[in-house]
Amino acid sequence: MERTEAYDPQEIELRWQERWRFPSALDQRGDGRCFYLLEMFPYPSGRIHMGHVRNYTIGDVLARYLRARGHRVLHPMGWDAFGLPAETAAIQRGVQPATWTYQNIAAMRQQLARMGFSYDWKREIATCHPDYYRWEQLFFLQMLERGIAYRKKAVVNWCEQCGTVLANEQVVDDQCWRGHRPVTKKELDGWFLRITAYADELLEGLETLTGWPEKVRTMQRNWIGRSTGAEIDFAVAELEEHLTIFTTRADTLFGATFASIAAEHPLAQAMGAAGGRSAEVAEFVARITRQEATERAQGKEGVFTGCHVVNPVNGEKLPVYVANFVLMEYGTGAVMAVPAHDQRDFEFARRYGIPVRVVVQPPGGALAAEKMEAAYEDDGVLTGSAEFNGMTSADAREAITARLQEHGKGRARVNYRLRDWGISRQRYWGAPIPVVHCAACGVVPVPPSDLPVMLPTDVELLEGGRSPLPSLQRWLSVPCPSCGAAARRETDTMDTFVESSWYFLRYTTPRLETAPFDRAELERWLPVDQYIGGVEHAVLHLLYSRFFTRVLRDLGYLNLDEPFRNLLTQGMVIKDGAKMSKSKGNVVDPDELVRQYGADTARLFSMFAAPPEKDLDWSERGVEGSYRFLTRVWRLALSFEGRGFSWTDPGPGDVDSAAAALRSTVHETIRRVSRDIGERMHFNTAVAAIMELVNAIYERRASVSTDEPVAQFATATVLRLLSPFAPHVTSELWERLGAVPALDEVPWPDHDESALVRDTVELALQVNGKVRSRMTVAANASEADIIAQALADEKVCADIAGRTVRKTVVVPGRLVSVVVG
RNA sequence: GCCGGAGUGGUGAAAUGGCAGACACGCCGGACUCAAAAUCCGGUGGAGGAAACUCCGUGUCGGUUCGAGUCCGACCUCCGGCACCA
Repeated sequence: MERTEAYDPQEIELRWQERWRFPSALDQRGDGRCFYLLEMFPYPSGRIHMGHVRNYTIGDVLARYLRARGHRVLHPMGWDAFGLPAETAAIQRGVQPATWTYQNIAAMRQQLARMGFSYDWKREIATCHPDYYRWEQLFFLQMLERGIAYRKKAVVNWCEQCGTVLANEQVVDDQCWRGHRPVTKKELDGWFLRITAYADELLEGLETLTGWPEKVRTMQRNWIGRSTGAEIDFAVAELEEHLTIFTTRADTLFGATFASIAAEHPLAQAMGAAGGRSAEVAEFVARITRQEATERAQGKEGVFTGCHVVNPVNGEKLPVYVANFVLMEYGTGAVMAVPAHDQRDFEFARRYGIPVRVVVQPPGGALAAEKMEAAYEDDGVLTGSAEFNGMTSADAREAITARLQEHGKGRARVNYRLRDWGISRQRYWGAPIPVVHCAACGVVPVPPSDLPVMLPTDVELLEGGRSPLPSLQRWLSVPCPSCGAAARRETDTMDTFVESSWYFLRYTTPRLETAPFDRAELERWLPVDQYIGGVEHAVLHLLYSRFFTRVLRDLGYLNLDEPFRNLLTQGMVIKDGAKMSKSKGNVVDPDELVRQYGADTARLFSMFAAPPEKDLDWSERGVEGSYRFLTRVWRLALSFEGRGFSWTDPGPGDVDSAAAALRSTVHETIRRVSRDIGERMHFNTAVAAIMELVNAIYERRASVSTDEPVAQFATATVLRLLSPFAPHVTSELWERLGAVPALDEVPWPDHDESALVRDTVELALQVNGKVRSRMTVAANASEADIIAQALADEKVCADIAGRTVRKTVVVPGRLVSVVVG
């Protein structure tokens, strides 16, 4: 092959990035369908990592493909810009968090541009900008008005390292989600969003999200944790009080032999006092509340309060224990204990010598309390339960609950694991919560006309990471909006997950100053047609966003239940068997990768090495392979340079059969690549198909000159199909070959169905399910002809000799199956 | 324990119920070269055979089917989520 200029990605890519002007969605002409394509926006840490490269390449391949298909594509990018690292960095480097953040944004914007990602930068947003968070403050005020936002004193998760409260969703394995530092419990005043009011809706909505991975739906289902049962009131014998318990097993009510309450239960001390066991109860409560959750799980422990409660169905008096395994956070913090049918109660009863009473018999079984070694927890048939005897557990649950309801002693009830979302953060770098504390008026909302409550940006950061806001007098002191007296601003800021709960809506009108959204624009673009991001947000961002969408719907902003129609959760980038991370020292720097191989290679490798939802195993050799492939394309295309190149399909025409076969392969490749990108999102096989086409052209080229129209058409099609993956090198080659218009203005190719039709097909011949031979038949041969020819096949004949043909199956274009007996 | 997902060559991985392993990496061989690199061509699941070819093969055991990596049942292993949740 003649010498050609070497492939130099640096020079080419910078030149094309300079030339490209990506169309803003609204500038795009045509009446193509509106498509909202979104990748989860990054935290501006200062540098992109391989996870970003992978995530945003998936998005960009789709964006470029969809635009070539004639869609109007909204493909925005922005910055999840509030958060703790900015404060930490600011303290360490003596720079304002705002300065640090905006510098990082500039650096990362540069890096993304260097990858050739085609974002609509006119719509860029940064959540730390007052023009963004002012609307969030407005939403907060409207939620406050509706009781969705509220303030309460509660036991919360406290991360000492971060110096702030965390939401339940942000605690993973008793550790902080960010730094994996231990989380402790602390009682604190703070602001909450009533996500529990939407629990049922959020749960039911999951059923409609058929475009989401089952895994994410399951995680959210588990997180919401709905369970149906009954609340039952037990009168306390020694006090004028009721103890209300929650149970999912009302059918076992006759089997209750004691009751347990949490150490933090409000009646614990009173019962101890009334039962004459104050000292014992106090001692136990003090000891238990000091223990960590993991320590508590060691064994069932408790202390008798001296008090009893009365079983509403049979009047029995049951001793009440304070027990270490009862959680105040779930249900009512009190449970009825049925040792025969609950393993925890069983262990507790054995330890403290409490009777075990069987009230549910398994099918055909005859449990005897004294012989049991574990609780029988499954459903069965009731026994020892008065008039409910003989009922199934399921029927009995309803019947007993109904009976209790009649007598005002209980009611059907649904419980959730989901807790309200604590959004107060005792930190500086976040959106201020727009309320004022007044000695006379209490908590007073800031009037909407006074928004935004600006976060001061020239602050003195305090060692140890404490927020400077509580001591910043010039900001702190304000007149009460209600009475005008001296008052003080709220110094808590909002959880950063509040910003990310609605940013996808703001992209539709990012610069609108009179309102957060324009309804027509929201309706044009929402819901997001395709959302792409990491699975680590399955119960954080993705749950909060669903909640926020419904709240904003109820506030009248939009008419939408679910924000994200289709969700793709891409896998992690792995190297040496572990997720890439600084602490493991196995990171690959995208800048370095781009410097060495170019952005096109980085993009191609991250799409080719694995299907998007799977983890991607980093391989230096694999990167080299992708680079080699682009070089191969480079040489192939340039061999056509300066010869009057034509990119159009020459049609069936007067060509030899090998040329017809190549043309057929081209159309087959168009079909496969289009389906893989547009429907299946199997980018790795799309790339593989293009590679096969390149191999086929090389084979053809070995014998035929570059003047051949089919070879030109095939090569041009490679460039078109490859352009979403490697836009720079394909654009460059396209231009060098003199093809017009420019590659990003050429529509996506359609395949010609008739070109896929071949004259003859090869069929496999099976005898009793095993492939014995193969044969070639005319593509339009009749089934009878095919069978006749198959039975005449030499090997088939040998195989079926002396046996009877019982059945033949013909699968057109595939095989013939002969069954003999 | 409950709920999801996944188990295929030396490796990353392909396969609307229809010829398992496409494509790529690696390795082996050849061409080119004084030589090397690059490039191009060929081979590459395992076992047997000089060869044509034969047998085996998608975690295990069963089932459905002319035909199963794919569907059904049971189990094993790994990954992820939830978990003294009453």
